[in-house]
Amino acid sequence: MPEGPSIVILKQEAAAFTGRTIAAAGGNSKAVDYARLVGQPVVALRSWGKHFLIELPELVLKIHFLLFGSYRINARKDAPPRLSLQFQGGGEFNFYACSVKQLDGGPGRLDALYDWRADVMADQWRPALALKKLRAAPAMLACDALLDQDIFSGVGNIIKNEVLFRLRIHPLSEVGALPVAKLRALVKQAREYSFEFLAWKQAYVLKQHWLVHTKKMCPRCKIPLSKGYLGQSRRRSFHCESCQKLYKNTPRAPDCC
DNA sequence: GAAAATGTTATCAT
DNA sequence: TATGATAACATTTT
Repeated sequence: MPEGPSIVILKQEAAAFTGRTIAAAGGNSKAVDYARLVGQPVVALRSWGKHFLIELPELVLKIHFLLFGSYRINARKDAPPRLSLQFQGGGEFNFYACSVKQLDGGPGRLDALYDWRADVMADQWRPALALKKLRAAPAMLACDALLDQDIFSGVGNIIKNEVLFRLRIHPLSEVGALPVAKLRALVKQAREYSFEFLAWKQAYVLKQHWLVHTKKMCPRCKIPLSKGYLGQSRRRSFHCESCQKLYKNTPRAPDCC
């Protein structure tokens, strides 16, 4: 369910509930004070990367779907919801197998907690800031950099694999070894691909646009793709050893003479 | 039915 | 104490 664009879709699907008042709340999350939610109106529905945020006057419910989470709006699954919100006048949100946290504090709390400029889906996205963070971590591998939520909030493993293939960057490339133009392209493409992901997912044609993710053969040169669990993140990487260039700095002896 | 997967956080060890 | 590696969690699809 996750990756930033999917959360944007959730936000759109839920948008009509802004201003509605919670009539009842329940679920098997132990992090929520359910009684406290009743009677509170939804001030705003927001997102930061993979986080879905339900802003109430006195607190914010933060939902993260991790790997297996799911939701239904005005519908239910045959499973116990982690969090269920019923609204006055009808309608409900149901969240399953996700992480739910209750952030205490009124309006303004979120701005103190989140840097919206790091969210690739946000209007406030600042590519220059991402670039600065990348330059500050030259030893980081490209595959890890894209998954770093502090740099590219919302980017997930699918977007990572597709972006690296498009730019013909090998996942094990060092950020500090990428030419400046490549680095800029990486930042640009992280956002651009995320928006294409969004459009394709909305049209139910996301998977057919995957070029390498879960694929066996390079669509460009037709040799078999490599699959590996790379980087610090040890996440599945699909890449072409021939088409994707490995950028590496020549190893330098540690400080001496 | 086993295994793996769009992810993060808690816990353990050093 | 701080850092880093490993474990844990949870559900659906292959």
